[in-house]
Amino acid sequence: MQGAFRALADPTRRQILKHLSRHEMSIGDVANRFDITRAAVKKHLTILEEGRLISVTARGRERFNRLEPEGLKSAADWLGFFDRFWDHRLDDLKSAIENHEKKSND
Amino acid sequence: MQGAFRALADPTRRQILKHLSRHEMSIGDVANRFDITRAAVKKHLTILEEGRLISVTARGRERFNRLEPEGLKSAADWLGFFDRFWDHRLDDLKSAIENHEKKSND
DNA sequence: TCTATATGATACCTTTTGGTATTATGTCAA
DNA sequence: TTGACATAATACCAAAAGGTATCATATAGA
Repeated sequence: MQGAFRALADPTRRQILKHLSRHEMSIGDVANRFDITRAAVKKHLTILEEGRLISVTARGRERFNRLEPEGLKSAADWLGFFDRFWDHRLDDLKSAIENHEKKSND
Repeated sequence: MQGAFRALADPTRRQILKHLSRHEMSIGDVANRFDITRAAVKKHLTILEEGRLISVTARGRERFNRLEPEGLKSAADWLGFFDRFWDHRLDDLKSAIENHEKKSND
């Protein structure tokens, strides 16, 4: 849980997840898509792994990083606790629109 | 988006959100529930506000912090992109169980 | 008005984070 | 075996995070 949110806090790591959602990639593959060094990418991948957002499999001299949605799911579940709050808010918005349809651009 | 995930990365801030989900609270109210100084709590609340997870309203000499689920929703929406991955994974798990029910503890 | 209280604003400290550069290790392929 | 390549491991650096202590400001209430 903590590891997952920690991993998600960095925009580069979130981008990496989007890339990995298409297909698994080696560290070099990932690094080619960013302007940072392979070493920095490796650190990000380690943090993603600690957060259980990816899993890593060695194959020959390469290590393939694959999406492992377990951590993503735990984060989504945590956020799910608050669903009711924005549901209510959407209801409020809806009735506000219905009650004030006469108003124009404001 | 970025602000939301940054705000969610810290466990104290996530706890604060849970508290605020019950009712709005002043800074002092929040601080009484943690072992850190009011100044530290104030910093957390500022970061939560920057991530649009709370809104603050001054009333007299107090400032009331209220849940503002907009940022939570944007984070949940981002995670929603990956729904299909853990759905598929659950399917995989299900068929794996069905196909290998004979196996015991492994 | 005077005082206690709730908060704001700084300054400062330590640890973590995101990054680089460098060196070492393991593996593929000629 | 040897050279090229993919990654690992370290050491190091600057900036951000999370925290404290301190002082200033504003307001509720006697």
